[in-house]
Amino acid sequence: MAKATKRNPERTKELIHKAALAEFAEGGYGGARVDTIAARAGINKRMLYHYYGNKDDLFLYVLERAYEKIRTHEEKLDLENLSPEDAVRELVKFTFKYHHDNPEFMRLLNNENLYKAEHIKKSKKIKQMHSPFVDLMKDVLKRGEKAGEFRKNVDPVQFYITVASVAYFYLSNVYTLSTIFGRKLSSKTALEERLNHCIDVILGYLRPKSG
Amino acid sequence: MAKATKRNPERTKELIHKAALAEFAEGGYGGARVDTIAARAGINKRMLYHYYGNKDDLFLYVLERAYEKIRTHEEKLDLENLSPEDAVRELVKFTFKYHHDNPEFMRLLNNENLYKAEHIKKSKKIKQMHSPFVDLMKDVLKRGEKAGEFRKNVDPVQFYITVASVAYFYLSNVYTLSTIFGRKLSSKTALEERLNHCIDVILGYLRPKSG
DNA sequence: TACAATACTATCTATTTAGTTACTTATTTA
DNA sequence: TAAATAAGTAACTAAATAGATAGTATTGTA
Repeated sequence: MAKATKRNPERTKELIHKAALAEFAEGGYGGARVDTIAARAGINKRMLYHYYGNKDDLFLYVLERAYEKIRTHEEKLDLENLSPEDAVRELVKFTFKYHHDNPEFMRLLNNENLYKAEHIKKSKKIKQMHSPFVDLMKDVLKRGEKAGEFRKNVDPVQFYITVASVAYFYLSNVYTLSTIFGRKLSSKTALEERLNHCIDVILGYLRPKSG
Repeated sequence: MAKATKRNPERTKELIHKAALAEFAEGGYGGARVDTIAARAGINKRMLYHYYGNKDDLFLYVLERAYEKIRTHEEKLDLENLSPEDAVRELVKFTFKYHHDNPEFMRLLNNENLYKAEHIKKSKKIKQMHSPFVDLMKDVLKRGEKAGEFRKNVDPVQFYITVASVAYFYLSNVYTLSTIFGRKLSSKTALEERLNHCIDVILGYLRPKSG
């Protein structure tokens, strides 16, 4: 007697995606198991190959979705109408909060860098998904500079990377750092302290030089 | 007819260590293969189990050696006799240069964080290997503060992590960042630019507030 | 309602995996 | 120098691995 299960390709695809995201984020590409992904999704392994081709292509798809997600969130943030200082403050807060709430993205990125970005290099989609923040910061930095609030000639790309750095590194390496320092760096108060420090560093750097 | 090879346990152990470091750094723990390590080392797999127990213990040993190495280099750096500003400058330069020249360490750390530091948690050795920089910076920051060159009440641990952040994140994520920005961020000039930016950020942050 | 296309299941397979067994050869030390 | 100990080799194994085969069930559409 066969199961009288309804068919639902969209649901199946999504189940596979969610399971794959979790599995790749937990063990990296090398540690992830196709059988485990199928089991976590509660689907037949054949479906995974049917919809996504193979493990490599599935990993790329997971990366594409992850980039899509962060870009969507970035676009929702409305920094244009804030003062330069508030815009920077919000940018740091967002970056910290996003990576804290979505640690899988950092894990996927770290893993993709282990593989020297070989997957995302193949993806036109990802290369076209520019973060709105770089152009936005170009404008914010100019505004701040003209108002005499920010230092001159800050490179927006370096700046964007630096904002990411101070938030991302702490969150991504929180396990080894906590072990080394013998201090729970992921406690609520430690996280608040870190975010405040990040804001201090970024705004401190931006203050115009003497005068 | 048997080989008339001389025996050399120290050499064999070191060959295994080197091969394991390379293999773990390339594919992470999950992507590394014990057979490949043995092949790279040019030794019999049995020897690997003989000297290191199993894959997990070997990975921990590789981590211990990597921490040992960076600590040794850190200790060689003589920051005590520099002015506060020069000491900070040298700290940033060292951090950037070390991770650039020893990318395996970042790869191992990223991977260890994937596993939530489960290996190094078991290692008393690593927990005892404190970086001399934290205590050193405590002093440097105080000196700078008293001389009116640095802002007040900078937390040395946050500061140390931030210095690591701006250098490490760029170098660790250089492949994805280069792909996203369509810009070769590992070129010689790009690296110089980044290092200068890092120094600017750290010293900019440290400048005392108005007055 | 026929029938082609797609969703889906169960089962198989060649290879690779971490770790072992059984053995030989070189070195140390009683 | 005998016997214990440690270094080393070759071949094996049980389980896990990515992916394939061969089929059945459900759907949209001619």
